Formats: sequence, structure tokens, C-alpha cells
Amino acid sequence: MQHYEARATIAKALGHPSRLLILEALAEKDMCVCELTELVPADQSTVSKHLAVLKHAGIVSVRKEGVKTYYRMKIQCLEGFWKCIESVLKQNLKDHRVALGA
Amino acid sequence: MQHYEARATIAKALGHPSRLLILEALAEKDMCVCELTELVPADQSTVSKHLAVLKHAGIVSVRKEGVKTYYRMKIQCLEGFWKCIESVLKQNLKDHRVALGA
DNA sequence: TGACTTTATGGTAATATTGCCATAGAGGCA
DNA sequence: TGCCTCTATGGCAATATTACCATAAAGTCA
Repeated sequence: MQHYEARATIAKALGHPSRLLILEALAEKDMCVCELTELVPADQSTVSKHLAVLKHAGIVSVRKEGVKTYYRMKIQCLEGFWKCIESVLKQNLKDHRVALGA
Repeated sequence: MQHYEARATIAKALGHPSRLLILEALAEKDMCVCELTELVPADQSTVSKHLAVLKHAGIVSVRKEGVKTYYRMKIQCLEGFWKCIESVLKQNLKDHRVALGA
């Protein structure tokens, strides 16, 4: 059962809109907390805590540069995953409309 | 931001060990609640609620057969995703050990 | 009909998550 | 040194999640 705990930790870390927004930004390039704070509609302390969650799950890594802290995306699995998920959900919608005769 | 809400709903649904156990079982074959209840170390009502979460996220579909309710996996994205995640995490561990000179 | 099985749901308590404020610590620079 | 920026953390209140129990609804079958 603890095999699933590790996976659940990853999934839970992905389970918040702000964190997904952060991850999509980090997929482009490393960013410091100050940049991410401008991006995310939330307090700096809140962003910092979201980043701690992602760090704890092993999804991002941290690098200090002077007074700034840069976060870096550590996994490349997300884009493909969401693409797969969304194509399935879109197909389901289509099937549903057909089933309704619409 | 609501684009991320939909994804977060999916991720949150994956964010519980019991639900991951259920999904791995459903990846093999459709199963009724009674079968899943034997599998998961939790009350039948708890399993039923976990299934409702998965259903709401669009990850599984439902089919009634007499008195039984069968759940079916609707997405095929999970196995590849976890494989990707775990290979990355494993590589990180390896790198970490090398960095320590172990 | 009555007994039984299967499933879902309301109630409720325990726990976890979230978000903001206030603040502390660390680095950079005049 | 003094002041600024950047970041993390403790505190706390609001909200969400989880799990169990009890129970109701629906199907099956004698």
C-alpha cells in the first residue's frame, strides 16, 4: 500500500490549479519565486508554500542565486500526460453527443 | 485559470492510495463494488465514495448489471505516466548517490 | 411477500489543505 | 551600518477530505 503512497504524493502535488500554473511556467524555463509570484494570483507566502509542496513531491528542484531562489522542472512526463487525458475526455464528450443523437 | 481546474480535478482524484489501488485493479478488468471492497482495506461505503470521486473526474465509467454496479477504466494514460515518473525519480536517486560519492 | 445482497448517501468526527498576515533571515548595495 | 529585496515559516481561520456508521433503495430469488 505504501507503493501507492508515493504515487499519491505526486498526484496530490499536481492537484491544485496554482501549482499547475506554476508547473506550466517552469516547463518553459527556470523561474525565481518573485517571477512566479507575479504570475500566480496569490500571496508570495502562498506561492512559496506551493513550491514547497512541489519540491517535497520531487517534481521540481531548487537552486539559490544570490538572494533569489530558482525552481526547475525535474520531470518531463506532464505534457504528454495531460495531452493523453484531454484527448480521452474530448473523445468521451464526442461519443456522448453521438449517443444523444445530437 | 479554470483550464487548470479541470486538470486539478483529475490529479486530485489520483491523489489517494486507495483510489490508485482501485485504478490498478480496474486496469485489468471491470469490477463491481463488491469485488473492489474486498480488495481495498476500507469500508464498502468508503469504497463507494472513492469510486464516486473517480467517476466525477471522468476517469471511470459505470454500468449496472442487476444488483451489481461495474466500474470501468476510461483512460489509458496512467500506466505510461507512472512509468515515466518512477524512472525519473529513480534516476534522481542515482544522481544523488553519485553526487555524494557513494 | 420476505429475506438477502449490493450499492449509495446522510451524518459526523478527525484530519489535511489552503491562504493570508506578520515576521525573520539572508543577500546585495550605497 | 542601514536599507532594500527576496524567500521561507509560524500562526490561524476557513474550507475540504476522509472514514466510519447507520440506513435506504433496488434487484434477486425462494
